[in-house]
Amino acid sequence: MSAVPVPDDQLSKVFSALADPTRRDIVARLTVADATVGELGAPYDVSLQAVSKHIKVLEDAGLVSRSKDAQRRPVHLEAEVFDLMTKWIERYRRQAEERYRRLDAVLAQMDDESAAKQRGSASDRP
Amino acid sequence: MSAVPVPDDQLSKVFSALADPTRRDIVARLTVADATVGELGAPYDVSLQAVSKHIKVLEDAGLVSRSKDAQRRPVHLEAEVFDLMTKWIERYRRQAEERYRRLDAVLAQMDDESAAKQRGSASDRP
DNA sequence: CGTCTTCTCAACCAAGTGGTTGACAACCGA
DNA sequence: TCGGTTGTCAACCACTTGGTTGAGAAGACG
Repeated sequence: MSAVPVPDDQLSKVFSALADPTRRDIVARLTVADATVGELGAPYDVSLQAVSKHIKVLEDAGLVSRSKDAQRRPVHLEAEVFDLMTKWIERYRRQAEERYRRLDAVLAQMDDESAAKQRGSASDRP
Repeated sequence: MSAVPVPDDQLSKVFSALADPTRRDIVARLTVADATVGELGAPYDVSLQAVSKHIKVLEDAGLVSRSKDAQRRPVHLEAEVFDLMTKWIERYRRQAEERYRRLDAVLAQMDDESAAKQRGSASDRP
């Protein structure tokens, strides 16, 4: 019942996927080279199944893809999805910075005016 | 190579906070202007308490801060935290792109060699 | 063929998340 | 001081999440 029906979009999945340190680490290592599930899981001291699940989350978010090589499933980083996040972040950061600039301008103007007029009207005593 | 336990750092909290569309929307609107809890919650058709919780999550992640104005608690965006994400993303994206460049080089070289030598060694027949 | 390797699927569990309602603190305004 | 506004805290609930174990599919290989 949300008035604004925002569906669970890819952006949510991407952020959610990267909210886990283990998955971030996996992504980091995939920037160096593709790797199998076993290789990726080796450092973490969790079951292979758990690693497989992590990779599935990354895959659902579009951050990685899996191919086939005999029994092996090499995992490959899909770096383009990073752009999705970058765009979102940059958009609102720019907007925020713009706002701060405006705020600074307003504050500067208020300062000017208070220096010029020096007088408030009625009740503004603490 | 981190065989060791990665603690739940701020980066995780930031990604996690932004994994929710409602919270992303709140952040987006805070780039326009500070707002009270009631104002922020108005569009969403959820209880005020739920909105308060969302804001707490954003606050724990360092994305917003709350001040006091009588009963009101104006929420303010702390845009610097965006840099944390941007840095992480850019770092690994750059690394990934670098890797793809190297991969291209390797593939080009393999292509050269196969054109020159034209021969694999033993068993590579399907 | 049988066996080992690599990985996924299914069922289960504890902890976390997002929502609810109810109580109430803090403050303004009459 | 009393009532209305604004927001938080606490308890509760359904659902998700990250982990587990067990079973087994799919290949390589002797």
